[in-house]
Order: sequence, then C-alpha cells, then structure tokens
Amino acid sequence: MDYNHKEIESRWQQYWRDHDTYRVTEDASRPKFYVLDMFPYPSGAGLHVGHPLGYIASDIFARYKRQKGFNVLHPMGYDAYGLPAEQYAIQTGQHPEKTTVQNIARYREQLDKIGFSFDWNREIRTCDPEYYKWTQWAFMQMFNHYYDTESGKAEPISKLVEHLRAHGTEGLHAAQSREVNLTAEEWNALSEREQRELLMNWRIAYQAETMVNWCAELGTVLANDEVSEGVSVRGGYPVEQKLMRQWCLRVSAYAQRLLSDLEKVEWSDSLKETQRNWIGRSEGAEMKFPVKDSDIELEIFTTRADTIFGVTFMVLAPESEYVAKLTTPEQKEAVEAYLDEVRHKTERERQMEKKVTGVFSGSYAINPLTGKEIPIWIADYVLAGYGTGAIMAVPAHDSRDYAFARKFGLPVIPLIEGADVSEESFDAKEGIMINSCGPELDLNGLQVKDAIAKTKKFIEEKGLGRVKVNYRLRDAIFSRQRYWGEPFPVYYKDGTAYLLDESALPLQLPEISSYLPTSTGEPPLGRAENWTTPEGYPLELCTMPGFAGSSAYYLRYMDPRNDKDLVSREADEYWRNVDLYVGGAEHATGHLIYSRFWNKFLFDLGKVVEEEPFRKLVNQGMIQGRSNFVYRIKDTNTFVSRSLKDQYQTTPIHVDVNMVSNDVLDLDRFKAWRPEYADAEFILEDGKYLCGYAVEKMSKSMFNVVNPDDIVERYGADTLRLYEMFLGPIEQSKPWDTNGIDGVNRFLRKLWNLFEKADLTSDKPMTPEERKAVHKLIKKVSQDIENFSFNTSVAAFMIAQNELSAMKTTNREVFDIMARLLAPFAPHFAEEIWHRLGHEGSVVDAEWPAWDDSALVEATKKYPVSFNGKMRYTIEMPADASKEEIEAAALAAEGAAKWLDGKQPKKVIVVPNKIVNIVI
RNA sequence: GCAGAAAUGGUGGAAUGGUAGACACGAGGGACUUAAAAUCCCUUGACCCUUACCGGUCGUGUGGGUUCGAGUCCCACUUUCUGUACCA
Repeated sequence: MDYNHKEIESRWQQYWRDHDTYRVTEDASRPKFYVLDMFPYPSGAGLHVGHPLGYIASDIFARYKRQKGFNVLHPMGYDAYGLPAEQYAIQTGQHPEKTTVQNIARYREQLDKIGFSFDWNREIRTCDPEYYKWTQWAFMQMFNHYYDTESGKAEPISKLVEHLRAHGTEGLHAAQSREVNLTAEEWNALSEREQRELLMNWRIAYQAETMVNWCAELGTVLANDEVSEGVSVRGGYPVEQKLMRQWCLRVSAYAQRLLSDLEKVEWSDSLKETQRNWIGRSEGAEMKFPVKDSDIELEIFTTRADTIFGVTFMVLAPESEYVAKLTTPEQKEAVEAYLDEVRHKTERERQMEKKVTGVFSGSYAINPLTGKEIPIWIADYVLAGYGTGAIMAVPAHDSRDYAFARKFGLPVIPLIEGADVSEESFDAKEGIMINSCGPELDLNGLQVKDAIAKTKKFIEEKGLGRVKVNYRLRDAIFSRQRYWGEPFPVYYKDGTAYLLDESALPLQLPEISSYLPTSTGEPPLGRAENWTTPEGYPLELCTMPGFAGSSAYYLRYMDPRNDKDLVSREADEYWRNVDLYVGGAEHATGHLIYSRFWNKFLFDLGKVVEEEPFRKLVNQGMIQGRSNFVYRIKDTNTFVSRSLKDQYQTTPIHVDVNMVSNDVLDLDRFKAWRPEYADAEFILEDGKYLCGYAVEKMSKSMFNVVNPDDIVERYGADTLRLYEMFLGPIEQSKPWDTNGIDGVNRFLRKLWNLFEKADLTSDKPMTPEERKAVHKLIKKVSQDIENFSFNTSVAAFMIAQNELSAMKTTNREVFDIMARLLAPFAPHFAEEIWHRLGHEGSVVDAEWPAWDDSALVEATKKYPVSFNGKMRYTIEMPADASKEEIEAAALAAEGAAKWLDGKQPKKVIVVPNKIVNIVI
C-alpha cells in the first residue's frame, strides 16, 4: 500500500479527539514546560501558509518536551477584538461577534487539519465575558493603585490618600503625571470631586487630557505603536494630534524595571535592543533658567550639561505651557500665527517636510552661569511630550539646534577643541572643552565626560537643577472610541469617574443598532439604551484597546475556567511563566511591552509569582508571497515566456500562483481563468510558458496566497509541517515556494515504503551500520531541536532515510526509534507506525530515545575530549606534545571512533602540535 | 541619522575555527514503460588538464589582520533587509 496521507491523518486526528490526547492537568510529579504561541486575530481571510510557521515550530518543541518527560502546557486561543470585525459590522450591520465566531470556526478547522497538540479544553477568547471579566478586573486594580517610587512597586491608592491627608505632597514618592505641591490642609479642603480629579495624577490607570493620535477615518485614538509614519498601521489612514481626555496606563512608571529586567530573559539581542530603544533611558540634568524681568523659571532637560556655555537660545515646544506665559505683547500676533500653522499640520506633514520653522517669543532667559541674556524661541522641532517640553539650544554641538541657528541667524559658539562648526555641528561626546569658563565654573581643558559630571555636580550644589533620568517610553493611551472592545467598569457622577463594584463584572457589551459614532460625535456606545448603572449614572462610552485583552492571556490559560480569580495560586505556582514564546517580532514595542508591564503590576500585587511573563522568546520570520507574472505584449492578447520578453514591449500581469508549477504556466487553466484570456496566444520557450516571479507580501491582490488546506489536501499535514520547517531557519523571513515540497513528501513516501517491508515480528538487534545511522540521527535531531534548528533536523531525517534504504533495513527497532524521533515533526505518520509496531497508547507519550556513544567516551578517556555539537569530536593535545604522542592519540582516536562497532570514521585530522579531530 | 541582522552554486539553504556547498528543489543524462505518470540510478560551483582514468587551479560581497588553518574571529568598507527617529 502506498502512503495514504488522507486516511492516516484523518484517522489519527479522530483518535486524538476521542482520547483527549492533548489534555493537560497540573501534575506536581513532573516538571512543567509552558510553550505558547502568540494567539491569532481571526480575520475573515483565514490562514495562509505563513501563519502556521511559528505554530509548527512550537508544536514540535512542545511534543519533544512532552516525550522528554515534561508536563507541557500548549494552549491556543483567539485575540478576538479588533478593527476588521467592527468595520465589517459598520458596513453590513452584522454584529461583530457573529463575524468573529464564524472566523474562529474557520480558523479552528484549518488549525485542526495541521495536527497541532493544543489543549483545546483551555481555549480562551478575549471577547468572552468570562475572559474579559479579568481584563476589566485588572483595570480596576490599576485604577486603585499608584506607583510608589520609594518601594519601587505599585501600592494601594488608599495609602497615598492617607499620606495626602496627613502630610500633603510633602515627602510623597509617587510616579505622577505632573509635579503637584500642596499641604495636608489644602488637600483636606478639597471637595471629593476635586480630590478624585487630583488623584488621577497618581493612579496607574488614570484619565488625562493628552495629545493623542487621532485617526478621523477610524474614528478613534491610536497608541504610539499603532501609528507608523503618520498613518495608522491598520488601514494606513492619516493620523493627527488632538487633545482629548483619555484613559491612560502609567506604563512609564515601570520604565526602569522594564529596562533592567531585560537581562533576566532569553530573547534575541535585536529584540532586546528594540525594547531598550523604545524605553529610551537617558541620563541628564534638569535645569532652571530664570526669565528676564519675570519670576518665571524655565525648566529644561539636557544630557549635555557640559555645553551650557554654548547656549545661544532656548526653544519651547509649541504646546508647552510656557508659551502663553512668555510671549510678549509685541510678538503675540506672530506667535499665534505660528501656533495656528503648527496645529493644522498633521504629524505626517511635520515629518515629511522637515522644514525648519519657529518664531521668537519676545522673552529672554538668563544663563545662570554667565548671566548672559538668551532669546527664547518657539519651534515644533521640540516635542512637548519629552522632558519638560523646553530645551537649551547649543547649536555648535547639536545638529537640530545648528539648523535652527543657521536659519534664524543665531550665534554658534564652539565648545570643543578642534571642532569645525562652520558647515555642521559637532555632535560627538568627546574632545577637550574650550570657551567654557564662567565666574563660578571652569570646564576648560576637561574631557567632555568629566565636564558633564562636574557640571551636574555644580548645578546640584547650587540648586540650579538636579540630575534626572528621562525615559522616552510614554504612558499608554487606553481608550478607544469604538464598540468592539472591553467596556470600562466605570461610571460618571457629575463628570467624575467612579469604578463599578467588582460584583458587577463582567460588564457586558450592550446591543446597539448601528456601529457608527453618534450624530453628536460620541463613540458607538452612546447609542446603547440604558447604558447606565441601576442608579442611572452614565457608563463610560469608550472601550479598551486591543492590547488590553492580550496582555495577560498567558496567565488565563493556566486556569481558564476559574471564576474566582484570574488564575489560582496553585495553578500559577505550578505553571509560573511561559518557558517558550513564539511569535512575530512586530510586537516588540507593543504587546511585548504591555504584557511585561501588566505582569509586573500583577506581580506587585502578589497575584503572580514570576516578574517576567516570557522566559525565552523566539521570533519566527515572515513568510512572504512569491508572485508569478505573465508578460502580455502591448496591445495584443499574446503572452510571451519569461526569457523572451525583452524582445517585445510587454506588461507584466500577476497570475494566480495556483495555476503555476515550477514557474511553468498551466495554459488551459490560464485561459479558463478570465474570459478575456479565453483566446489568449502564447510564445513559448522549449515548449513551455515560463512565468516571471517576484517576492511580495502574501495577499489576495497579488494572487500569491497559498492556502494550507490545499497543501494538506494534496500532500498531507505531515508534509506541510516538514516542509515549512525545511524552508530555512525559523527566525528568517523567506518567500513561500511550493516548488520544493515534493522533496519532503518523497522522503515520507520512501520511508513508508521501507517500513512496509519491515519485519515487525523479529526482535533481532540492529546491525552496526544501522546502529550508527540511527544513533547519529538521534544525536543530531535532539541537539537541533534544542537549538531550534528544525531545517537541519529534517535534512538529518532524509540522510538517515537514504542510509537505511541503502541498507534495505527491515529491523523493527530502527522503526521504533524512527517513530519516536519523527513524532514531533510528522505526528500522524509517526502515530501510524507506532501503532503498527504494536504499541498501546499515543506516540506523543513515547519516551524520547537517548543516543549511545559510550564506546567512544570509554576509548578516549585518557585524553581531554570535547563533544562539541554535531558529529565531530575534538581531542585537545598539549602544545608541547611530541610527535609520537600525537600519533598515539590519533591512533587511539581512530580506534575510538569505530563507534558503535561501525565502520571507519569519516575523517581523522591531525594538525601538528595542536588538535586531533575525528569526524564520525 | 541611530540601532539590529545579514551577504555562500541556477534556487532555498548546510558547515563546534578543521574535507565549503550537507539536505532539497531545479536542470542534464540513463533505466523501466507501447506511452505518460510514478519510481530508481548517474552528473550538476567555476575553470584547466586528460582519449579515459588520475589529477590540478580558483572559489563564501570588497580590502586588510589574527591563526598551522578563516564562510566562521578582529578592523575598515560596500550593499540589502528589519526596527526606530526632530527624544535635546
């Protein structure tokens, strides 16, 4: 019988369902291992072959770990809230939940066909009230806590209120939106409403008027990581800055911990670096510049305190609070005109133009070290959201200040010896200081580094400012003006936000008649009837953003049906955190920051035992599409083959990759594809029509989408799994090319054919050659899986198959081991062999075989032998070893390498005085 | 600009500092077959020598360096991809 993938795969998938093979429960007698995939957003388009890449890799690893004796948690679920379902709802009036449920069913069907070992008993959906109850619960905790900078963790807001009542803000150590100073008397004199308003300054989930990325097309605000180059990541609509009252999460309070704890996790350097840049720690100084003829002090942040003698002007961000205070009557008109201009520029225009613009405020600041007057300007190259929204400009040593100074004719004073600032600024932080001597401070002759330190010390001693660490990481905007998201457990009394009682959770989404904003511009929830508390107080109209539900989902998998807690203490203490997380690198500055923040917050509350959610993280590369083209000769219906196209004037046209095989076009299918091609003519080469190709994103419009269902139908899930792994290193992006798939399919068929002739009743031992081939494979595959190098494991299987076929192996034990090794990669195939060998139970619980190279170890005992990877053993000889000693070692090594009674080693290399290598 | 990763045959890609190109695709040749498909075998980095066998030379983006030995380590450069950007 030939290898029948359809029959085998459907039979074992049914078996796994019937036996609940992948159900996992906590088991203290076995070590745990938690393997997680980033859960998908179930889009209407279904899965294409790129999506399962990471799932297959993690599934292999999960199955391997299970065979190694670990209790493996490997769950799957759906990130079910999202824009596409809502936009579809707006267009069709269909409830987004309905679309979502349909899409999920389709995803599940596709996933099931690939043979994953997910424990579906633990499935979660972010839009399920039993799930989002805990998203809402976490929000309430954040509302009820503040970040204490002294204890370095979140503390109950009641503790802060007590402090305010007794001491005011005196001695208060709390992360805050802005600096507030008040006495206990002042606090106690405030009304409840005023007090609650003020507490927003410290809550971890708080409301604030913030500049938000407003996307008019989508009718909502977007987080910074949802915006790229001035347009929305989803949809590509323009985004502008707008001041709105929004819910925010004080992620910035955790900036230092998010940064430091990166050292605790096993992530790729590039991903860690991306997060470090996103957090953007910079050490500097905050300094106060007095303003001439005024008692206002202008506070700025700088990392280059040493350049204070080169300050020739100051710059305010247009949105800065100082602008109104420092604009003189004479300049008022000019400043207002400028502010108006800036306001009407979108973020995109601001980035595109890169034009140097600005206006003089009319005021002057006094350089505290020289007493000199310096003009204060307003310009949009300074950002309101970073530092204090004001800078001291040192044109000689900052390129942006330099461009500004040149444009407006402001002076440039070089401060570093040898720096030529006639053409451009000298931005490097090195060199010897000049022109830097004032009445109280002399930096001349110092290295930049020392000058920075000396200046910082000086300004701190003189009370001119203080040393300050700034982070680029901003608080996360947590409101979305949409329907399809988690409702906030919040109501308003006289416009002030109050939390619902915990007993009201989950607060479920109401039905509404239309998913558009209301005529008065309120979010869609404004249409809901009776969207109030029982007492009649209005409920919050915004919903939570996409990252709310995805921030703690890995915790919920540990204990998904618990209705008392997000996760029980027992389950959390057993599963702890994710040992291996597989997903795309595009979440580096979004989900992976928010999740870490969310987890740290719960850790502070004592709700979870691990401070970092994801111990090891692997980013799978993107699978791109490989598009095919035909070349139509201008003004004809004639198409010319690839290598002849340059002889004509042609237009390339995308053709559906499913009618192309090895770049050869199926002419009949092409003619049938579209009516206008029915009478198409072709100019062939070698009797074939060869299509051109290009690597592009996989999308419907390029006709390059390859559906995993089609591959499974034609070749089987095991072939798909093996082939996706065989394509190349998992981390690397690569185009999907169905051309090579025959190779791995052939491997399975050949192995099958070999197995069909096996002698299943005999228990004779393996021959030395068989032993060698099989143990070589065990070692290679075991090491490759640990290193996440699946493409080379698949190659190793093919080599073993070739060797065993050449030997015409019929030995039962060979196939017993092969089934175990193949089980993670081709589970259906392995299961079939496993059962035909007469085993009870699933191969997923078959013990992972160990390789045996004891003969070699024994024989080389007298030399320091290192077993470094692969099939190579190295004997390090002392540098002063004599020629005789080396020869003796080489002989011993050679003898040892007749490993497992097999044949001669492939190679023994002896380099005089150094090393003996044995390749087996 | 800054940061990270990468550059190896016609293609995807192998290679603990130790036979570069594993494995696979594609291509070419052959066997089987009425034929096709399927399957099996051989060749397949470039160049040279040879009737053939046997050989030889050059080869991992460019230029240097370390080493008995470099695709791999170090320095500089070029190009590509990814992320990020008036962050003071």
